[in-house]
Amino acid sequence: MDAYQYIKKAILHGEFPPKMRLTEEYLAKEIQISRTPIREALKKLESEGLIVSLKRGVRVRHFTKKDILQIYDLRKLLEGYAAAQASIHRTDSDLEEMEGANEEYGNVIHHHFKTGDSTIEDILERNQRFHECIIKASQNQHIYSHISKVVVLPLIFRSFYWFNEDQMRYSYNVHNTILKAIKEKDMERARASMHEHIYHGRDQVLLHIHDVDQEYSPT
Amino acid sequence: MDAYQYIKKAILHGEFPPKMRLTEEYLAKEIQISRTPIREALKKLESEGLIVSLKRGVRVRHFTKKDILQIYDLRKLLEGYAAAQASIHRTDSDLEEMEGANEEYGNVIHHHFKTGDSTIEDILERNQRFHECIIKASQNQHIYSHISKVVVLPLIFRSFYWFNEDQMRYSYNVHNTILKAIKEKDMERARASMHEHIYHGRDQVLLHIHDVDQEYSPT
DNA sequence: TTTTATCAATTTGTATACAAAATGGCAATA
DNA sequence: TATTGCCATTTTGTATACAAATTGATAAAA
Repeated sequence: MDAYQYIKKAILHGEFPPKMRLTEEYLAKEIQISRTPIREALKKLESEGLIVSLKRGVRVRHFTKKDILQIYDLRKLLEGYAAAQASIHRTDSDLEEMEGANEEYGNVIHHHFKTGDSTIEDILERNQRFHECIIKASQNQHIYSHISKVVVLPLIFRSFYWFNEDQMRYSYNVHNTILKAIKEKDMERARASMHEHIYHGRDQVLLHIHDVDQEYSPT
Repeated sequence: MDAYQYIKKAILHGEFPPKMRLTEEYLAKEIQISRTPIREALKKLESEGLIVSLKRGVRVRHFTKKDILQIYDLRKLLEGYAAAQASIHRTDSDLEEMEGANEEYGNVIHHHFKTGDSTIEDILERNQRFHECIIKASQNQHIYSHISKVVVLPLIFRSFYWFNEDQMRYSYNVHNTILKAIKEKDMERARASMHEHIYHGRDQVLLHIHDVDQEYSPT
């Protein structure tokens, strides 16, 4: 899905900033492709909540503080449930996979700050991979289809770009706390530590919004 | 969205039964419309989980017992959260609306069984309306976009779920229990009664699937 | 017999033209 | 000046033609 990737990237990189109006024809010219695949891309982006459709054209979504609180509430709910289920259902190979994913996460963090040969994008990717491993281990495959709507916020607000090394290491350590609870089949601890982890991420996003009459945009 | 409604209805009414393969061209001829709107409809139906796409064409989804358990788990999570939040945030006008919706629900049930001038569709619609009122009162508008994926099961399996007057009256009474908890701002009771309500619905679906080598379809 | 290669048929993906709907501005009117 | 109605422009919705991909069957080769 090429047009989709292009537009999503442009939104996340701020080239199409919040509230910008986009028309199919404009995007078709921009991406050098016909309107048909553009339309499909827009439908998908709308279902992810990155754009809202108008009567003519669409608008890049801007998120209010209320949106952020509400979406993170849902993410907490879903990922907390995933962690709890994972603590019940995880197999040994699930455990290996989750631990491997978090080690990778730790590695790219290290490389990014020490040698500089890993990018923030690499870190983001490994982080996402870790969270996906937990969902996989939860044995409820239906969670996947809900997740895409609740994970866009840190991408849009690029909160990872504001993290220093200590904060990233902290996040790596919290992952290990979650893993330990899952490994020991401590369901409520798994849920609680995941909840706390998500709330912490939420607060990072909240820190970096600027407050203009109840409306907030990424910086 | 016309093609969408047509196909959805056909799936829910069993005219396109589970595992049936559908091609764009076939549907275009069937509905007397070009392939373009068909494609959009199929994308939407896929995102709701009613069909799965193949490399050529799509297939009407069939739900396994595992699917049913997993989807109802997520529904329990989302609607339980909605009820809990509603018990915190509900305004007086929210309360009126919810109570009104459930009275309507009780009325169409009565009419359906006594005078016969309400259809099962009417009942289903009022039930859905009641659940939507709770989400509205929860003050987390983002729940809506997740709900469509978790409410299809009782629709697909509806023929048996909704045929018994006692069951329906019971369901109406449970709604009132949920409402009472929300009215009294008893958050955990609101959540618990909603959880129980969803589980009860799940069990009705499970009762009426037939068990053929781990695969289940509506009868 | 089993496997592989090839080709025709089916079906989706993309481009494009035209129809239908929404918008904004301008002129006429109160 | 403010308001209404009309029309040109913009933009989406739909149909359709053609290109690309997938499939299944048939025939050739091991």
